[in-house]
Amino acid sequence: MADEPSADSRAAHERATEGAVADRRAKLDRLRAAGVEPFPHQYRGTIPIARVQAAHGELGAGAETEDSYRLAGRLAARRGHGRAAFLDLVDRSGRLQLHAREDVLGHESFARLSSLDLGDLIGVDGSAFRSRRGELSLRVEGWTLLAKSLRAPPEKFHGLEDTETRYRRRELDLIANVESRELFILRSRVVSAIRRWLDERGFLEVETPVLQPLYGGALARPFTTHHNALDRDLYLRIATELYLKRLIVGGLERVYELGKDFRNEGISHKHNPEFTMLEWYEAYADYGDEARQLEQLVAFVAEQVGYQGELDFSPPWRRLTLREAISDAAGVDVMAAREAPELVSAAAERGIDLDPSQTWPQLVDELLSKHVEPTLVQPTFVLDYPRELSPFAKDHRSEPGLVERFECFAAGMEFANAFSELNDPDEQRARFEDQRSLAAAGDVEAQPYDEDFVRALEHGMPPTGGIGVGIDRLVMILSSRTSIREVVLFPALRSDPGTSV
RNA sequence: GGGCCGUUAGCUCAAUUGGCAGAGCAGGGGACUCUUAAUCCCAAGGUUGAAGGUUCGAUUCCUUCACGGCCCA
Repeated sequence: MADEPSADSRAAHERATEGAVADRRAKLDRLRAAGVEPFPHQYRGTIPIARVQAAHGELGAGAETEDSYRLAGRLAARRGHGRAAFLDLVDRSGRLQLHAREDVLGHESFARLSSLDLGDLIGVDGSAFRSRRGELSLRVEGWTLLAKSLRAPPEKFHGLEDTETRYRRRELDLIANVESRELFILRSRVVSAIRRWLDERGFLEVETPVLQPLYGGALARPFTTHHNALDRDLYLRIATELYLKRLIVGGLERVYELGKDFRNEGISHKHNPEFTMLEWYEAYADYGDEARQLEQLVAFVAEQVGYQGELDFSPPWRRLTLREAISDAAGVDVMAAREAPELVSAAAERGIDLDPSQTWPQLVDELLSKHVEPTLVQPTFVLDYPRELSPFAKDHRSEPGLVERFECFAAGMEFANAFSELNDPDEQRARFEDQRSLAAAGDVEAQPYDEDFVRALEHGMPPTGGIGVGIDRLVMILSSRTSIREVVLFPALRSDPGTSV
């Protein structure tokens, strides 16, 4: 690891920026010398800029009002005119022009306001008016420095466009780019709408361990960590599934958990190693009930956040079986070729090359993800998966070899996965045995045997429908973004050669 | 893991065939009481991602590496 050039380059960068920072520090010193506290403790009574805008939408150009407001935010632009100046103030809700006049503020206050730096945080009191050019504005009658900024904000017109910097230094992205700020506000609203919907339907929000002695509930590799006092390795959870089903055994009937899962796999535009997953479990329901719940939930959330995109979330969504989906997209009937060699040759007849060393379920998964998934743009349920791909799903009530499972797709991407939950403990034990032989054969994503879970099932779990919904992907879909890094505040990246992180 | 593209001032971007690294914004000094990417004048700001190579001379050509983006696996 040649870290020395990095340190040099960082030092050079610091030298280059120190002039600008020194200018701002000098200003900070001058303010303190003049008796101004540059970092006061609070500023009460502010309202959002959006509320001022809502109150004066009809105000005519050139009109003045007596309506006074207190606002707080970041100084984003300044247009000085000698003894007057226009300033732009930005808060979370929007941007408003301020008009400062020496004859209103007095010489000292006006001069001090004019000498602030872009990026400084200020509070203002003033009355609303609309400028002759038609811009709703606030006549500054008093102002307070709330925090001095010592580093220049991103360029005021182009903003911050470098993708890497936007991800590594998200605070700058949020300062500079309204779309980014709006996106993360949207994400927050998506999450709270989901909670509202589930809470109203009698689901209990619960919290199960993130640090687990045994991971499970999905086919994935875990992160491993170590507990010093117990002197044992623990895993970061890859799913909440098994603990949540133990709560169904315990009689909680309807539970959900919304939190981070961790999977030790590659990073791509659809995968971040830690991601937000919603899982819920509902006693006395099956996978068909969960499909209906999901389409209603997503339609509700889309409506709540004002979704305006190309997708139609109004229920019912399209439903087709996995067999139909692959047949439609690839022309191969996977149920007519239940062994790997047959399936490889059936695909070859259709001009599709498959890896003959893969198992039959892996080949089916390959056909689904390569040939079906990208074609599913409108929300679509794909139903009834091979048992081998689904160690926790109940056997299909009428189709031998299949389980009652669906995955849901939209915008060419899987975003939810649900089962009629397997509740026969003997069958579950057998499925774990299958996983054990897969692991012995080298499958790194095979599930470890979880005796605590099977023993819980032996006490009796009601028939249960359960589902996992990828929140990051749902937000991608609802915000028309194509990279998970856009919708995760601080996405996983390689080490920044310019810093130590 | 592979292919392609990118990395130049705090930010957004230029730089002709390989010939003195530039501009706008931000920051500094000055003018200006309805501008909104305000305008005008002045001065300043650089290890061109890193290391090596070719060359009289490299931002430019070559090699390796780092980080990122897009596509593929």
